[in-house]
Amino acid sequence: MIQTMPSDLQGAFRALADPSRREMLTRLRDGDMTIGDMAGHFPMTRAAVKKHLTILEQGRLISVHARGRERINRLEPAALKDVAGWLDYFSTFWDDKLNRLQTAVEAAEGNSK
Amino acid sequence: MIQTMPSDLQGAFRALADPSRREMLTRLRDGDMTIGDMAGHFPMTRAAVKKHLTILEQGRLISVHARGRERINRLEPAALKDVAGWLDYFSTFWDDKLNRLQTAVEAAEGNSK
DNA sequence: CCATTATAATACCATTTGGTATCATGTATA
DNA sequence: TATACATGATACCAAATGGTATTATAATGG
Repeated sequence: MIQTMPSDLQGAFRALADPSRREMLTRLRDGDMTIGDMAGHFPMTRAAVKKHLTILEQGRLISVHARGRERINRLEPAALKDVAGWLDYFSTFWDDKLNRLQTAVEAAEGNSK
Repeated sequence: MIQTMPSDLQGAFRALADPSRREMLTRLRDGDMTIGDMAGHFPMTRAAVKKHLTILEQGRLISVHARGRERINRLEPAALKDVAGWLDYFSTFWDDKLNRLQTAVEAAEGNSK
């Protein structure tokens, strides 16, 4: 169980905050796509799609590789794994019985104050 | 292994996008806090802290309980668990050997085009 | 009761964000 | 080579975001 707090996650969290970008990630889960491919699935211009893909790339959630005049966008799971690692810092709160003990103690403190 | 996509995560992802809010969550990990308590740890006004806590509440990452004139802010791990569940939708990409096979196949397709 | 304290509500501001439109550049291809 | 095609770059816009200041409300304590 990892208990160190990963840093440098701001770009990833920022990228994940937009629902279109999250949907783009789920589409890339099924295979690499060009910008044009991706734009075909969203009600926005290619330019807007490219902006989103750039933000995903800045968050290291995808990588972009040139192939001729196309740009192949590929899911990069490492950053997603880091985000999951950050969340794991809280995992004792949803699966550890110590959590219930702690909140019970704090509730008692609150009532007695 | 869960393979359904949790919905209604927008509020949680939005709340997690800000580094101050993520730090607030880590502080609540050590125990419930009032707005004033929290404001003591951040270089911003109480009003700003309260705005952040409201966004965390809207994302269901915390709950707020009145106690006299104070508001007790408490970590609510359920939404964090849902976020972790969403990320788990990608977990095969960082720990499954099938991933390497898939990307190898796609790279071959790309070269042959 | 009165002063203090903790929070709420509102208005306001600068910056960022998500989007468009337009034009430039590089790459296939007839 | 000429032309179409995929993308990049830039400027621009409305709305959301992160913050402040100010004022109001409500609970606590002497």
